[in-house]
Amino acid sequence: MTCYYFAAEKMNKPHKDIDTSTEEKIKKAARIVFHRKGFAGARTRDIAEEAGINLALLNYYFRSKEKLFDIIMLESLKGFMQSMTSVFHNPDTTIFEKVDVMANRYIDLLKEEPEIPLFIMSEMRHHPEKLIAEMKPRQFLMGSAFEQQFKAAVKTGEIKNVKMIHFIMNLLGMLVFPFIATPMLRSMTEMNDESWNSVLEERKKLIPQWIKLMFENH
Amino acid sequence: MTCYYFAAEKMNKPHKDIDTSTEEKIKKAARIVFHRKGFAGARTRDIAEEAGINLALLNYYFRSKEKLFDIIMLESLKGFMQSMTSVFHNPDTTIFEKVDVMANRYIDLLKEEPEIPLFIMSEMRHHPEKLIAEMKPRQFLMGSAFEQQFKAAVKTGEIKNVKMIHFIMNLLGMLVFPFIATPMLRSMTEMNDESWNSVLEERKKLIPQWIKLMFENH
DNA sequence: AAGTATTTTAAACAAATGATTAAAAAATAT
DNA sequence: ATATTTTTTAATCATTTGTTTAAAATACTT
Repeated sequence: MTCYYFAAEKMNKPHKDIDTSTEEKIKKAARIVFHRKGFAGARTRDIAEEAGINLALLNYYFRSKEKLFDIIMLESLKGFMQSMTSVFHNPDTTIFEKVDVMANRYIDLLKEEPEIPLFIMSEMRHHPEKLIAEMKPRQFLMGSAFEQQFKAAVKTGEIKNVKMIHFIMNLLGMLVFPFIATPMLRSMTEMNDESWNSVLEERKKLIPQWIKLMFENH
Repeated sequence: MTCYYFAAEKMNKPHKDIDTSTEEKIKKAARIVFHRKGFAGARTRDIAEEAGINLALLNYYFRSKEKLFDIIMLESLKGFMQSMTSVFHNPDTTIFEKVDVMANRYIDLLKEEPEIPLFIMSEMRHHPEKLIAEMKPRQFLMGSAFEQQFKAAVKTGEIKNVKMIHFIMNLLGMLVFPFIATPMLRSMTEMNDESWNSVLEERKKLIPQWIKLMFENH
């Protein structure tokens, strides 16, 4: 028992073909299976099969299902929150420019990995203690450029006097909900891949317009 | 082995204290545990403990975990879809009256059972074949009063010319997303129960206003 | 009250599943 | 080339978990 996770990073090895290494194959497979089935529904055997490796290698490289899950979850959470945080903390864009960037960036991101929001929300409900701390949700809004801009704009009457959380709920709701309710929404309207995709593309432009209409004072 | 589920309905028994019967105790517990942990995460022992009954009674009354789950899921799905369907098929209300009814009815419903949306969306992702058929999603919009009204209103220019699915996505997104992302949203803003509740109450009035601003032509 | 049917219980079973082991294979170092 | 270390494999273990069984307790019928 020599080479567990991070071992390769502690020693500085040649790191040949990192993307085809066994460790990376397992992580990639774990991402797919965990995203699709969640922690409880995913079996280590599913992951091993998806990765095309022997079951024992999972424990050899990552010690346990839970440790592997923690790594995948942390990465997913980072990917999901990071763009959001950087946008909201950027002082060089206006409120509505932020919305624009969010819409474009998030719809592209979620088209690549559509299961991420439901995965994160589910696991966050099932193990809140563990994940809420990891997410550092306080730093997301509190003291952000967005918060300051929002409060200022309410004061000047530029935008309507409603709680900031409504703004966030509406933006994220319109952005993320389609990816959470995909099976329901798609079967309701019997959309094929192409028209589903075009609806998502339309929303990149429409969501910023809608947000303006909702919150801007005219 | 005599009395499985439905047996009591086939024979017509006195049905004394139906709400405290063992069968009902199990269903109530199953609802709580399945909603909280999902099918894969829920153990029959959890349900038995929650119900305060012997583990074997679960199989005695419902044959299997899966059969019990199917019953709970069907009821949850009905509760979630039914109000929606009846609103959207009502020809006696305008589009925006429908939105108003939806907002009030759904926020009240989801305040009672906040885990339902995430539960349904998760399980629908994990077993789509099984659930999509059960949901009859085609009949939900297709041929509804809402569909006719929407198309007519677009033609007269009363509302903007955007696909109907955007309307549904936005309405449901704004309505349901707060209940899906509760842990994230609440920890972001550090709201206590009271202020969280008041935000939800505010949304009953605000969502209809927002929907008007988004889709009505001015 | 006795007999029968129903419900409940404790115990055990069987399959699934996360994890480990010890040996084989492959890679690396000397 | 040989020795050593690292990686991979097949088999097995130990626990968890859905389900069953057989007996005990309770309710119901006549």
